[in-house]
Amino acid sequence: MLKYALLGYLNYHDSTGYDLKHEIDQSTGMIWHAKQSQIYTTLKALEKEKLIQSHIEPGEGKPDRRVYQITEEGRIDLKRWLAEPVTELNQLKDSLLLKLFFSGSQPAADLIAQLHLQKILYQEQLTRLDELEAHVANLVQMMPDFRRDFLLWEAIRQYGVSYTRNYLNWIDSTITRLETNFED
Amino acid sequence: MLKYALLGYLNYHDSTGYDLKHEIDQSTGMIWHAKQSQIYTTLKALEKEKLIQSHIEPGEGKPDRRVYQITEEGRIDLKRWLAEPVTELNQLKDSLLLKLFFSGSQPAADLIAQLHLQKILYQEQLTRLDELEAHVANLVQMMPDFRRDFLLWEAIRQYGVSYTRNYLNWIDSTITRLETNFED
DNA sequence: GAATACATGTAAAATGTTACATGATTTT
DNA sequence: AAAATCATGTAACATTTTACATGTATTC
Repeated sequence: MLKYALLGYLNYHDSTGYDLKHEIDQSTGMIWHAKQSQIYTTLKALEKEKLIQSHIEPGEGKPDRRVYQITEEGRIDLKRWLAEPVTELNQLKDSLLLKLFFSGSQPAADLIAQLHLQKILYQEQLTRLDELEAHVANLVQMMPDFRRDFLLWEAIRQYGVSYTRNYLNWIDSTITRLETNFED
Repeated sequence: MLKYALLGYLNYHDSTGYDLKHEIDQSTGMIWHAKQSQIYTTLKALEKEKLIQSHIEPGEGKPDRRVYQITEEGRIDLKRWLAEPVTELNQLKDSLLLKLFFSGSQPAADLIAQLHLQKILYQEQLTRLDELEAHVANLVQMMPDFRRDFLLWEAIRQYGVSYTRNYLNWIDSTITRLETNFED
């Protein structure tokens, strides 16, 4: 799957493993993330499959950069994947919720503290997503040819916002429930 | 992480790999899932770590069952994990949204069809979660000692409901947006 | 002077998926 | 007669994470 995320980005423009990491962190990071090391190894695998090709750009003073470019086979493979419908539900994995599920014997105060900590993290995430809005809106102005792409990017960003708000609401209502029903 | 899910269940009662799979599918499946084969191999690893132990129960007519039991070390390790706060945001992975992100060149009709298909899947999920409510409520009546546990299970179930509703709302509003803004 | 950004990668370990194998009993 | 349930597992493969290794330039 990371494979297709990388092909997707390289379909827009050539890039390096380093830059792709930043691009992912700032846009699809919310819905698909990867570590730097995995990006490097996946790019290497993609090149072996001839879906992308690379060349070295010497860095002046800075390290050399390996710049990847999508090939015709790569574009075909990406389009094939895009046309293929997703026929299954996405499966969540959420370790906070898993831990809470088994936390019936933990002190109520600890659980509430845990939820307060997570609340801060989700609030920060919401702020980051809000900041992204202006950025996406700006791109639409600059590149009208990509109107459809921006529309989808904005839809995904809004998914992130609603997901995060939902999480925050759930945290609040759970804190309240614990405070009122979890006494000893 | 699956490790702790299994320890968590075995902390309530002894079980087999087969039964644990069903239990997971029906309760934490929404927030943490695993394939049968992974459950078997993880149980084996857990036994090697002495966190659980097993014995064979001969099946009459049916296959033998390997029944696992949590050990004292297992309980200690589980409690240690439960007490440890989660200090990071959960990272989503959603292949539908990833595909949509790169779908600017796909026909609008295909994207709308894709969203309609997913809508059905999420509606079914919502139905399953609704059916679960009665089951959890029933358990509370039967086992008042587990009041705290049930409160948390119900909170997690409600998270599932709100997550699913949010997804459905997002699908609806995205279909509308595509219909009104994605014409050629 | 320390931390961050720039930039690449490898190796090992952990985690997860897919495919295979077996075989009786029960349900459709 | 075919499919599902019961029940266990292994092997191969794919994906992901963690840790290691290197070194310059810029910013705090």
